[in-house]
Amino acid sequence: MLSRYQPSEFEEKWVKIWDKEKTFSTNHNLPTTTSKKSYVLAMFPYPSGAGLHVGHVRNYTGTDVVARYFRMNGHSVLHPMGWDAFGLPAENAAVKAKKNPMDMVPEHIATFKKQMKSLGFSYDWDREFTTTDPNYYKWTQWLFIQFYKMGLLYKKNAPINYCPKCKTGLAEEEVLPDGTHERCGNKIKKRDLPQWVFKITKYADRLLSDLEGLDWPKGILEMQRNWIGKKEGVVISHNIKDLNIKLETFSAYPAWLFADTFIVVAPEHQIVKILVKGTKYEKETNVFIEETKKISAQQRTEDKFEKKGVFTGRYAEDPFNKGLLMPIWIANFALLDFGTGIIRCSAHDVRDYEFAQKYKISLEEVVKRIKPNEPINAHDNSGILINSGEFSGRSINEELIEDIKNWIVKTKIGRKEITYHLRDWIFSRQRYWGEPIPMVFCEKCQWQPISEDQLPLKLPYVKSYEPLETGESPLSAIPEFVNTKCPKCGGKAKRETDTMPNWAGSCWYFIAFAFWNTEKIIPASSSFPTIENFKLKIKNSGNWLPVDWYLGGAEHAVLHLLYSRFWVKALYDLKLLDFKEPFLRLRNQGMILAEDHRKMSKSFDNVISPDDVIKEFGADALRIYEMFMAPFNQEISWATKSLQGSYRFVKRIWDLYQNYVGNKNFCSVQDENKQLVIKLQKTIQKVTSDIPEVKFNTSIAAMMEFLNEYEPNPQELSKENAKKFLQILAPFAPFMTEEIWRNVFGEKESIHLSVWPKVEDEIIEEEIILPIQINGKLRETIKIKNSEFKIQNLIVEKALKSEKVKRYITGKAKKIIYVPGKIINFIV
RNA sequence: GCCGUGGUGGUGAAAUGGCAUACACGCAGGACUUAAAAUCCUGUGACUUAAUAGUCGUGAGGGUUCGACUCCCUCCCGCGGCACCA
Repeated sequence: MLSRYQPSEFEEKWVKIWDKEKTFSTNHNLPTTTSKKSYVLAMFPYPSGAGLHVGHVRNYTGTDVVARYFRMNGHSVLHPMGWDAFGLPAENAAVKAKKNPMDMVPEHIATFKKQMKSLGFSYDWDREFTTTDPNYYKWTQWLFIQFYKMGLLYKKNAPINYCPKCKTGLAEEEVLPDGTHERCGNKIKKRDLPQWVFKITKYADRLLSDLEGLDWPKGILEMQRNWIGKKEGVVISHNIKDLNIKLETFSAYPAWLFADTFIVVAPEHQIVKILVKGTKYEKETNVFIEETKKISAQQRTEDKFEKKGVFTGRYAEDPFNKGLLMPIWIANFALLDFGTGIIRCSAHDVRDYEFAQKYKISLEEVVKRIKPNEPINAHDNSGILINSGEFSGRSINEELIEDIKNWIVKTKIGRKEITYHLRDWIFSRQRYWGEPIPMVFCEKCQWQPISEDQLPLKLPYVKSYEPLETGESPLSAIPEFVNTKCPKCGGKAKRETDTMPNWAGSCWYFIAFAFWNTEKIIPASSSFPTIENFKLKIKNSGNWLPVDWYLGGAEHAVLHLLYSRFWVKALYDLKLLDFKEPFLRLRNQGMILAEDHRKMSKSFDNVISPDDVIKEFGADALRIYEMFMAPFNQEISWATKSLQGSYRFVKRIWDLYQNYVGNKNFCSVQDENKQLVIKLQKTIQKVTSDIPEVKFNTSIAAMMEFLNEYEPNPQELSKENAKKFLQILAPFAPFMTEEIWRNVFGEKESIHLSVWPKVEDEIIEEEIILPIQINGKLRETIKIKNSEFKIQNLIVEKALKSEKVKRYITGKAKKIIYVPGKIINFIV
């Protein structure tokens, strides 16, 4: 009757039975107003031709464990999966294969789905969709129209980041610090192209302040804050001598404004032309401007970049020191798009100081030197102010800054102003494989959205769709697509031919999962995109939103997470949603590197395929290994040798439970090994508290510890307790536990729908091992009973009986520290 | 430069004020075997010691505490993000 552990004999079988029994159907457990709900979501994949890799498996297994845990703990659980299949990588791959991505995507999805099923993820496949399905993207297009109507989208012709390899415009967020495209790694160029732009900056303040209260990793929150880059400062107005115009400067940290002696302007700034017009400085200035233009943004941020400038011949009046005239320079280190593009400069700023030295501009000191020999600017933003009017004598700190700002406002020298690093979101792509933007251009009526009943605006199936050199979208070469009638006046008009970026579909997919394929609950007529239908779907599909658990890689720290938050806020303003943040809890999964500690890559030939691992060791062992290998959020290298350890663990459990085949070899509850029962309870406690903390590795370690005690004595546990261990293992090893649950224990219903074992505190800690310290050093341990540990005298008496303790304590102890149940320390 | 994050055996790691190195890998020795694989048993931080036992030990240095991997201060190093940001 004993059978060997051969996962291939039962894993596929259970996938089919779970499908048939609809074990993981969301409809089993729709949330009510009183029930607890958990929407557990993994960042959905882009289905590449390479199939799933072990890095995906880590993320999805972790998410699956959490979903299964809450399901067994009586929560209503939504745990869906879908496909983010639009975008550049898919299109580039299709171009290479000389196929249409429309034909390739379904193949890739089929592969991914098959692999996911073989790993036993408990998704509700009824809610599956792909962003490339017209039935999905009609809603994406509809949302675009809603955002357009609320004034969040506009089209403009402006210098944008352009990738010459991908032949498309890009958002600021898609350009890496070294000036390359985050997808393909090619150098970005500036190019003038008409683009649809999203006014994300309108939400900058809310995107920043609503981060408060999110249960996200600190680092991700910080990266979002960084990217939004809010700075509160003052704008100071200056009269220009002999010219009837004003000049404004921005200062974020106005500590030593009394030291400022000169002003620099960004070369591209419009005011420059006015300053030098008709003067002898005009020629030299123009030469300098042309020179600066040639230098790329990237070169300007390099360390060795030389600070250069030219004098404009003009002077600004200093509102702080009445009568002081500040020479106005143009300098290549001033940035047009930060602050006002004009800076007040002083001796106390390292960069300004360097510039002044080079061009022999006179300087003032307003910070008392601690050591006279130190350079003038070496004060670390601290010190005592001198020669600073009413602020002289005060030390530099946040309070002073606030006072100076208020004083500037009061004296009308300037005003407070807030600047952001965040820029509006370039939303057009000049490529084929994306959602067509549902807008029409009419000479008479300008831009008009297509009417709702025309949705979806389908992407035409074409043979050739390669990007054009002109910077136009390939769709512009298809007259049947381009030529249309104006939705407003009915006259001749042309369609927008740009498509949406690959972020569009993922900006709201978590919302779609909540109501996807729920026509049984909600009338099918609601599938047409209208405001009423959107509201109806959200309202009637259950209170799933927002997402409770969101797990995925940290590479989306800014892009996807920022864009999704933005859409949700806009939808909130449209009263289509009643929450402001999409993801309440975010956890990051660490990358899995190859065995050689490099990234897994085809070109290095070091990729581990989950298919091969499953074939050799089974899905349960793979899942256990990926959860056990390291803390979930930590980067780690694959190690097949370590995988063996997880395989052994799974196999030992299998063999152990073979003892019970035929429902025998248990003992009665009275005859149980008490120590073993205590250990089991401690294990249940540990796993129960670890899973919601995403500490999968220590959960498994605890179960391994228990197995080490349990394995030699399978007959010393009752049937009831033998089942409990199987249950807490079930989220990690769903196949094996189900096989044993049903075929050894003869259960009719899935283990995955059983009720999570309760922690019984009264069983735990009947006996404690108490460490004894002498002068803070561990010398001995004694066993004490749970009932005794509160009585200090008794414990001290017991401790002093130990021969070893006696050796160290010759006279009387000076002091005895007893922390009940934890430690006893004798000071002698 | 600023922000975040980490530094513990041969390796992945555990312990977040109370027995440092749980759990696992690897390694060594042993059992089983004609042999190998698999499996099982024993050992495994360093140093001293035949052993009992002792000393040291969590990146470095200081501090708080009866007691510090854990808290505080000053540094060093790895990883990630931002940055001529005024």
